[in-house]
Amino acid sequence: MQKLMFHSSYPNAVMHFDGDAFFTSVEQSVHPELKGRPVVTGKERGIIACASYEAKALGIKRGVSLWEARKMCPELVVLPSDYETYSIYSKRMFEIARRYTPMVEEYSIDEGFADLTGLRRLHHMSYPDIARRIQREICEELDLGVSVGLGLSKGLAKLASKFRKPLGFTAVGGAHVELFLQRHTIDQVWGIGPNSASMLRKHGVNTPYDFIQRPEAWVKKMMGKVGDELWHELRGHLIHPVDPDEKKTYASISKGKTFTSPSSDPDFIYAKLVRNVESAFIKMRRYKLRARKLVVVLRWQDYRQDALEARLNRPTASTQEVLPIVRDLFERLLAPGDLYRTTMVVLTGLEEDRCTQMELFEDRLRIERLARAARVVDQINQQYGKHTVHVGSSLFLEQGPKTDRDVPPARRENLLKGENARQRLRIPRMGLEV
DNA sequence: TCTGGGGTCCTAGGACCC
DNA sequence: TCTGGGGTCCTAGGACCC
Repeated sequence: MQKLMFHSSYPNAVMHFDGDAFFTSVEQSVHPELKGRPVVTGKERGIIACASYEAKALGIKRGVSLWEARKMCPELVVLPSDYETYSIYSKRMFEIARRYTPMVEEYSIDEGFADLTGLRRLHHMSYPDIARRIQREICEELDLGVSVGLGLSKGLAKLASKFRKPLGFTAVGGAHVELFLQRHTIDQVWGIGPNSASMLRKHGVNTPYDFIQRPEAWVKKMMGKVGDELWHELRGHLIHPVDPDEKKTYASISKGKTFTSPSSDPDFIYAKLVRNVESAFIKMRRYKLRARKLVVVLRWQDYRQDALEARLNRPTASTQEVLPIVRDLFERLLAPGDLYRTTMVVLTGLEEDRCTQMELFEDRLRIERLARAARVVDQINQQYGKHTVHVGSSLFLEQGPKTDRDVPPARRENLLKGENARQRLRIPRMGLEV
């Protein structure tokens, strides 16, 4: 059996910091009168996005419906999510970490990594002291709790920051890795989901320690590349370096929405879909991207779903240009009379929206007009609110769903056996009518 | 956790080419 | 027509994350 060997306590020092109940903590920081009270966010969706520790103490958790939470706690403070403010706090949190190193990765709105390796001399402090210092400055300046983990790799740092919460601080030096890993269950490891966890348990791997004791070849065979990388990370090898680059692009953009009560009204469902298409395209244009592929997804009341995909013959960022295709996909997909709960659109094959290569016979003027129109619409919506200017067919949204009393009985035979019969469709030429 | 919304990466298998 | 070997690209689906 191999022993883990380290020449110093921290051949590399990775810090993970994680906002404690971030959204509600920001709310309590902005509105001090909410401190000590049970607060949740997520009012806009009817389910709890984040619960303060006071609310958690009363048994209120993420994902619980609001009416259920109110039943458990009548004096619950329910707030809508205010992402703008959360983002400002988030930026400030990362800026504080960057006082000590430029190697800071913004992993998500409320958590990040910092690579402290080699900074002891510069700051005249040990690694744990640097990490504590960053933690203290965030807590004091932002009036916000964060939990911090320090370890030899991202995986270990992340496990450490979760170990004690809120306001936790856990540093795992090389000598303590094995002991530390024995104190966890395998499903607590970042990257091990329910599926891998149950597979591993069947093979007698119950803790991360059991995991790193298995031969590398076994892990590789059972879990492939991901498992192998995890094996190294938990042994303290820095496989995934801290990446300080700002994320500025997307591989895909999707927008989906579930209706509060399922509907079989084609106009209503289509209107919802178009609204998602508009939102997705707005986001795409904001990042100066265009799409080569578009997928329309409809989900039934019983959570099965089906999708159709169109490859665009020219990448585009114009909602108008793509709408006839969306209509077409929608009509092929919809089973009249069936009850649906969600529409979704996925934009993929994204690329930078540089000057478009025109095809020989395409109407250049019209395409440019469409692009200009889209920009103007974006500006208006930015100024006066999202969806101030929108596609006519989404007007149905204001009327609400029709009753589905006189629709034909459910029809499912166009579904293949598999739940996700994704079909492909090539559209020879995009509709350019406005 | 019977299911909200938005992402990423990996892999196996098919198509196509030499 | 079959056999052999090898490479690339793409897609669908799985698994996981916040």
